Amino acid sequence: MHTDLLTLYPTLETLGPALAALQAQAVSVPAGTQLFAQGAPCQGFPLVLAGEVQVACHAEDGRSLELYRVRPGELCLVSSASLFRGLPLGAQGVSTQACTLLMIPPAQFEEWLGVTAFRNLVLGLFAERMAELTSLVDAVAFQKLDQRLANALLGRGQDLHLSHQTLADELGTVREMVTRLLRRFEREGWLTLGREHIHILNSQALRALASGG
Amino acid sequence: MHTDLLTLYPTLETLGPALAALQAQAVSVPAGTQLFAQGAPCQGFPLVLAGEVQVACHAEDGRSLELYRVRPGELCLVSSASLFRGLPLGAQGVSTQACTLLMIPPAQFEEWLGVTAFRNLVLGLFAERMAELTSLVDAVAFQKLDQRLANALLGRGQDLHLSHQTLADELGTVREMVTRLLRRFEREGWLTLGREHIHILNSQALRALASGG
DNA sequence: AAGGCTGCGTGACCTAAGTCACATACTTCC
DNA sequence: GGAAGTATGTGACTTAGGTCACGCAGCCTT
Repeated sequence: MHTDLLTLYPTLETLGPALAALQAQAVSVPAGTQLFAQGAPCQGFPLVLAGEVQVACHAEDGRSLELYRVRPGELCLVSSASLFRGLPLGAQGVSTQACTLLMIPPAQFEEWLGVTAFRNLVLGLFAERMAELTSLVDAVAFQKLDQRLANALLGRGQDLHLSHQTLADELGTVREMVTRLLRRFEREGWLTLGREHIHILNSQALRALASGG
Repeated sequence: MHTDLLTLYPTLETLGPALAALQAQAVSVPAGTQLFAQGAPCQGFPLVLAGEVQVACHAEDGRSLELYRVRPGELCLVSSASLFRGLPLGAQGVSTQACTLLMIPPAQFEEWLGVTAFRNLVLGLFAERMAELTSLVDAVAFQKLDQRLANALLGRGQDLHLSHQTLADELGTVREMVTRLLRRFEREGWLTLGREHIHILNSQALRALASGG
């Protein structure tokens, strides 16, 4: 799938021919590709045209925790943080699906920031990520695991195709905890379980638990 | 103390007379003033000229956790997140010292973003906050409390004047835990304790513990 | 069909952290 | 100086979450 950035953001046509030139250089990667690593500095501002990138941080003991996902039309901003201040970045990025990416060189990025539409896009993304990270901090610090798991199950439709380990990695916990809690949810009649498959029966109950019930 | 923004950032003189006009409206507040509350939308982009603002989020059970501090020359960006996307903000801000603040109206802010120097200041701050929040998430999720406490004690000089409760609020824990851990550090000979006073003897040991020893 | 891989289920156990209920101190304010 | 308020110290207990060590079921390959 080759999505055009202008289809996503028509206002960006003000960026002129440099955009078209850059789009010709879009890169496609398969699912599961590591796009940037923890601690490594990065070369440009990656913009996702299609697919999805998961940004996560990793502990020494093998556990990992998802920080957020980058969807089409969004920039990966952890990398930006690294570029703006020269800091090594504290997270890694992996494609969860086949992706088409545009790597914007720093100089080009600087220039485009002069354009109102692009600037608003970038600042809006920063703002959104700040809000997401803030609520993630809150969740990790103060919410119990069952609440966070319930939350993670919501908003993805009735049928989820993923393993318990994948959920554990999103939540920063271990597989056994996810298994136990899911079994509890199943006994409550909120969902049914199968190999790499969760079918949600009562999203209302999950929602209630997620928001502090 | 009335600090001039241009003293902090000389490059901002390109902002022109509007800046001077705005500086005349700087507000001073004493320590302990709540500047914005959790859930409330905010009116402008607060810029700190002098003093320090603590941004923290709060749980229902009374615990709180510091997200970051805003120092002179910095903008409070949680509020920006709220303004850019109209989201209710998930944190509250309190002055830890007497502060001088400039409240930049959204329209003015938009306009100034056209100026390279101001834009770079804002984006740099966003980037830094993202990095800070990322490492906070990592710490809360994967580090033990003694490591985080050790970390919190460092970089503030040899003598700290604060209560155990204050530290607990920074770390998102309860007073008793801080007391116990500090006593342990004292028994190890790393510091000495007094009422609202901690004297650090062996910052090397604390540093070692903080970074995973 | 046999063997192996991957994902799931579970019980026993361990540990960090939080809760409760105090006892003590030091400070401040009359 | 005495009372009241705030800060600290501590032990006993509870709990959430993580660790270990399995067993077991599909599924996939040869």
